[in-house]
Amino acid sequence: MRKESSTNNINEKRLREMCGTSYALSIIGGRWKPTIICRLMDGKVRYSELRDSIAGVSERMLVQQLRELEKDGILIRIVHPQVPPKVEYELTEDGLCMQPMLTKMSEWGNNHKAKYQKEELV
Amino acid sequence: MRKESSTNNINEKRLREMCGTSYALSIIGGRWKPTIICRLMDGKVRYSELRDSIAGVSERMLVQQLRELEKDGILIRIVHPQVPPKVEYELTEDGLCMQPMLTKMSEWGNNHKAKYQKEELV
DNA sequence: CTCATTTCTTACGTTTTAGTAAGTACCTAA
DNA sequence: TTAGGTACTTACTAAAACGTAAGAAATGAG
Repeated sequence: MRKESSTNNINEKRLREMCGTSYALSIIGGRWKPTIICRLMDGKVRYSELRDSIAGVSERMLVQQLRELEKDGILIRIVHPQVPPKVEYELTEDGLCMQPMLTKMSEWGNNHKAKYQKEELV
Repeated sequence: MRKESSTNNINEKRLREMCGTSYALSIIGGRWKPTIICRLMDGKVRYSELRDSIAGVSERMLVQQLRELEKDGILIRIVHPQVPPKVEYELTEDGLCMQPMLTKMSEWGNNHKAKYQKEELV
């Protein structure tokens, strides 16, 4: 339950509004979100494919992160009314155009990680 | 206190190691970190200047985030042995070269935010 | 009727992050 | 001797994020 008036909440909101970087972080910050978005970069994917291709994620977490990404306009949920059910997820335009940002993050991350691991050997 | 063996921890570590994006997120993900890094982009800044230029941050939070960024090799702490004390913080090379990543994040964030706010008016 | 399949939902507990409020150590200047 | 400035610490609490385990609806196949 979220207390609207907590400083925690006020600080988060203020930063989200003032700072594009904080805003972006608040959207991709969930543990499984970058992975989900990457999986969807090439097109629609079914729920079960997503679940099976992301090692270590529980269904609860997967669903939760998908719902949040949907609410934030990053992806859409496509339900095919059939039995057994079939649900697909697809990135929106806003989700797709995260690509350059995610690439930069990945580049920086991999560089820094490699460098750190090398320094540890010295 | 961090439990080494929790699944939570295992999942975080695995993602950090496998995925550059998750690794980057784990470093800039603290609430005040992007702001701190931005403030330092133009050069050394004193502790008190940092504190006064970041609205809403408590000293505890500021110190904590600075320590983490230091530990992760993003900035260094420069102590001038004088009274009253003077401490400056400065980005390392790895901190400085976050610039393009932060720019992309900020761009995406601001675009998406603007779009969302427009959609709400429709 | 019972089973299988898919896509979740619910109840609950643990771990991590963020925040408040107060205190500390140092030396100087008055 | 007392007040003041800088850069923190410490103890405590609240809230959010993450995770496990089990269940549930819908319906066709056997």
